[in-house]
Amino acid sequence: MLNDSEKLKIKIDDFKAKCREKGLKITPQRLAVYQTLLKSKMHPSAEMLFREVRKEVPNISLDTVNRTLLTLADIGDAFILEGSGDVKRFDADLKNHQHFKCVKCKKIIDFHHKPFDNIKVPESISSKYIVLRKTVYLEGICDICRKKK
Amino acid sequence: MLNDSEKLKIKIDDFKAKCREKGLKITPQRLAVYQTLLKSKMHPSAEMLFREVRKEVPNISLDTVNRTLLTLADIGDAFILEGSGDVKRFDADLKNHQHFKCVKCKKIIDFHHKPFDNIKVPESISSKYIVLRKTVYLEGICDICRKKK
DNA sequence: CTCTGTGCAAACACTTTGCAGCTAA
DNA sequence: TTAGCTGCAAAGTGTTTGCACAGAG
Repeated sequence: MLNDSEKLKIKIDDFKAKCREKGLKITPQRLAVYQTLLKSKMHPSAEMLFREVRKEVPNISLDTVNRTLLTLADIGDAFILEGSGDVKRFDADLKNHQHFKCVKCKKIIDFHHKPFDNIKVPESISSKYIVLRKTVYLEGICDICRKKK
Repeated sequence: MLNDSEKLKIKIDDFKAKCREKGLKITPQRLAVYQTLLKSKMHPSAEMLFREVRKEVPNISLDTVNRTLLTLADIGDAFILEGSGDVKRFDADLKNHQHFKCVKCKKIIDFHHKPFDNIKVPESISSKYIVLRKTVYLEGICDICRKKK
């Protein structure tokens, strides 16, 4: 079994390879952002990560962190947590149902799949936290945007 | 079986009762926002709903719509769709895992519950849309915020 | 009459864009 | 050398706040 620092090294190397492959330059800022995100356990926002990265690369700008994160999401080395970052969307339908969101046009499609209604929250969560809502959330590309491409 | 307009009427009456119970005033604006949200099938943002409500109450302000929606979420007659509305949050952990988010402190807690890893997307969705990500998403109050209260 | 809700405007937070200089390849 | 990257500043978008007046209870 590899230890953590070895695992980290491998990930970084993979990342470098991927950058080269995609024609992205390997800059100290990019590496720092990626590395810091890898080590972070709190699903940081750009701002949070920025403060962290700054400890290593003091003159990095928030914009660079922002752009780098988007790049990472783009090449698939990170992802943006479910739906975050969009404007608030509201729903008054309190009945059990699930949502599919198109990442292109942001449309939200309701669906109802019985087996998803009563998913069981694991003991490890329910014993410690108060669960107010549990949902299955799908993200992808809708039929219309699919055709456009 | 009740028809749609009867169902709507009942919901509105329930809503009025709840307002009275909570000491909230029943204003035309509030009713219009709630009613329009109930009828809306597109999970509108404040802006979208504002445009809609304006057709009925032409001089309502966007702020009122915004505030009313937050109030609705507060009293439990509507909810904010999974994760929408917050700043972007990133995750570099590409392994299968799920998230629990505390609605108070916005902390996101990872957990991994094997049965959630391979939830089956219903045919009705997978045949029409391209599903890129599927997640189980829980929302509630974390242990720390729970104690604070 | 009282106190909450509304509308307006300003402040705010976060993100995106444009651009000139810099730097990895 | 040269495309892509960075840092700064400005603009953009959505949300929140403060306040005086209006209107529900």
